[in-house]
Amino acid sequence: MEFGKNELSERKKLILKAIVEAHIKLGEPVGSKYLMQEADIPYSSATIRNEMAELEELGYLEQPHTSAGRIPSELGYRFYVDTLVYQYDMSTKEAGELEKLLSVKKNEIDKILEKATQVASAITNYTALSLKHRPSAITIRKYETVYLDSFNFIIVMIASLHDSVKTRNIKLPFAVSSEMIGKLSKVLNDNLSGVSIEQINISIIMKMESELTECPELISIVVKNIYEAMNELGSEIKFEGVNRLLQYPEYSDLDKLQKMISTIEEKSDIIRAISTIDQSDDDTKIFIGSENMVKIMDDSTLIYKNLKLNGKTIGAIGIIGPCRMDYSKVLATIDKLSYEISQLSDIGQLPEALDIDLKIDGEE
Amino acid sequence: MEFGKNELSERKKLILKAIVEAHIKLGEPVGSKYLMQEADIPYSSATIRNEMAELEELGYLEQPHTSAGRIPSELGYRFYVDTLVYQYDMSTKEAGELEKLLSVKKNEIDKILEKATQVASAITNYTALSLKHRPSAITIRKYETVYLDSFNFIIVMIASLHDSVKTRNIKLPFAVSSEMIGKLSKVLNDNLSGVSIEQINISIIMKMESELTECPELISIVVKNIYEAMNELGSEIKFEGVNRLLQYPEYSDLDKLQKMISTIEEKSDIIRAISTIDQSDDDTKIFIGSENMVKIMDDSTLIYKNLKLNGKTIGAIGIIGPCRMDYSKVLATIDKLSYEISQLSDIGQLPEALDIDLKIDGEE
DNA sequence: TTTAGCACTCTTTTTGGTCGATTGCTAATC
DNA sequence: GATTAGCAATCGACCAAAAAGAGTGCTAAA
Repeated sequence: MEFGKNELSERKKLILKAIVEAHIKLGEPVGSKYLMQEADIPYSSATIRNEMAELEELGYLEQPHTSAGRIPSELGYRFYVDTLVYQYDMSTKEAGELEKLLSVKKNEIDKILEKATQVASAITNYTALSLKHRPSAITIRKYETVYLDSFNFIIVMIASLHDSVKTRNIKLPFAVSSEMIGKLSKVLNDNLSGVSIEQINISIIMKMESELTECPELISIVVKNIYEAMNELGSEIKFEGVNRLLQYPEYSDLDKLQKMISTIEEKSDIIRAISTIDQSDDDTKIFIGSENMVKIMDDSTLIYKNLKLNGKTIGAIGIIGPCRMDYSKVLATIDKLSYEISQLSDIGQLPEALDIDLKIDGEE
Repeated sequence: MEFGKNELSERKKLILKAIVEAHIKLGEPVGSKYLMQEADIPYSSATIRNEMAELEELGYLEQPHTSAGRIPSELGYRFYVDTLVYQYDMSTKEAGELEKLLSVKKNEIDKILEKATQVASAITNYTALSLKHRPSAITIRKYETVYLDSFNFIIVMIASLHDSVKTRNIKLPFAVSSEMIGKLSKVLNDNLSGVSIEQINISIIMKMESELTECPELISIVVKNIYEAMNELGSEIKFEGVNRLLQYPEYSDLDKLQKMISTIEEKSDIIRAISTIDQSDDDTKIFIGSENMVKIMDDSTLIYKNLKLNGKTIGAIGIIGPCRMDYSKVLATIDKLSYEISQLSDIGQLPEALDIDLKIDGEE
């Protein structure tokens, strides 16, 4: 062989690429005859067979059994993806779905992510996921309190990140006055604005207790709630189109499917796996088969990309499906989507807000 | 036959009950021999066969094919459920899960419902659902505004029903002052407190516009957002444990399963069906097979019960599974759960709030 | 009225064999 | 030396026939 161990001949590349694409399209092992006749490989089936045998030896292909054709190995998919210059033309319908995304009326991250997963799943026909970012990035920019009665009040927290809002209803074991709750909000704003979750420590808490001399007990109750809220504001993973998994024969094994759906419903495994990915990384990440850190997903592919808004990473979006995945389409969708979202902030909800009429019942 | 058409002999009842229970346990048609040997029916298989033939004639049993045993028909299940005095002893583990439910720290309906579905699904091992109530019942008891900058503010709405809170970030196409936003909150509280979604009409809107003379454009923008928020506050359906469906051979037909999961993900069909159920009804409702209003669920059973808190219906909880369902267990769980929730308000989060320490990092 | 027994029916499992697809190898050809 | 044609070998998919198994309905006896 005149090539180094990492270098495939052009003909091998051509054949490997054709095999991957044929397998993505058909979902079945690909044979030499098919490649010659249908995939326009300009060699005889025998030549192709020889090449396939070598590609198998090199680890790019696998043979389910002797009399079947070949399917790409993980290495084969990896090679294909790495050399893929993805060129996928969105149909007008698909472009339209992306348009709709732009019409999200809300400027909250949650809404953007939710819409984005819906669109991603609908366009690609795979299961989509979105991830909101880790709590360490979260700080509360403003606290507001709402007095309900002497035992109940609400605390409204506005996160530094794109004005996400979280509220907590707090029920007290003792009575407080409306003024006290008002003062509480000042103490919180003075001491906990812009403070991240790790920075909340006992000294800050004691300082606040000393500032709220009339009722220091309030502080510990409130701080606990704020802590929880910051956690909830911080990270969240959501899935859309889980049912689409069922379309693919790869998941027709009920036992596997059950495990897969459990894993998705359970979420924690996937969160853990994804959390290891660099938040600041701009590239689209592709995990094929066992490259995935979740065991159950070891014959699935996860494609994943961070989303930025106003230059900051607000979360991520991903697609889960069989290794045999329409990579071009998925990559194009993910990229387009993340680009559109990055552009979103300039437009905001301005046009929507201008377009208000009084016929409110015309909604939904 | 010495009995009226609606009256089964005791022996028939015994046999029918044994058949239903055996089928629930095994998931397969039950034969006369099994009933005699394993289910302790004190008659010979021939006698049992005769009774089974009559029960089939009466419509309580069905025979998938000649040489199979019998399975209960919908009527059979209905009979079983109607005569069922459900006596199900919760194991300590299950009771423990219910205990945990009590430890929900929050007093918001959403949290209670979420936890309740989780517990219900875990204990029964079927898919659980919860429903939050229809928007017509929702009014906003208090409005609060939070000024962010001259183009952005947040509106916080506290619903009359158990202080659920909803916030909306509003981005304006024109600048406003902090004072203006403060005044807006007064106008909203004066005019829209305690007003239900149907009662918002043009005359109220115009009245508010006249009261906010400095900037009447604000009103229509805000009202639209309030309208949307009230809708979102109003009703919501959630599912838990969808993957549990896969355990049951009834759903091993992939096509059916796909439709079922789609229906669940899609939600709207189920909401529509459930919406027809009387909100004030205290009984546990059981829809067996074609009694269900959702086509795709016509060989599933839906068990459903309204949840009350402080005497008011706050939502409902349900279980979805195959007709062959462990009715005793499910009914006991649903009833216990709804009872526990109805007791919840007295306890509230008081003990939790009292039990606060400063070691915040011990969480999760 | 109940039960034992048996023929009958229908599904499930097993078996055996054919068919078709694909490969690897060898020999011929370019 | 590279490519190709041809062919035997392999193995799963498919099908039909046979066997096994489960359960019933019916009849006759207890």
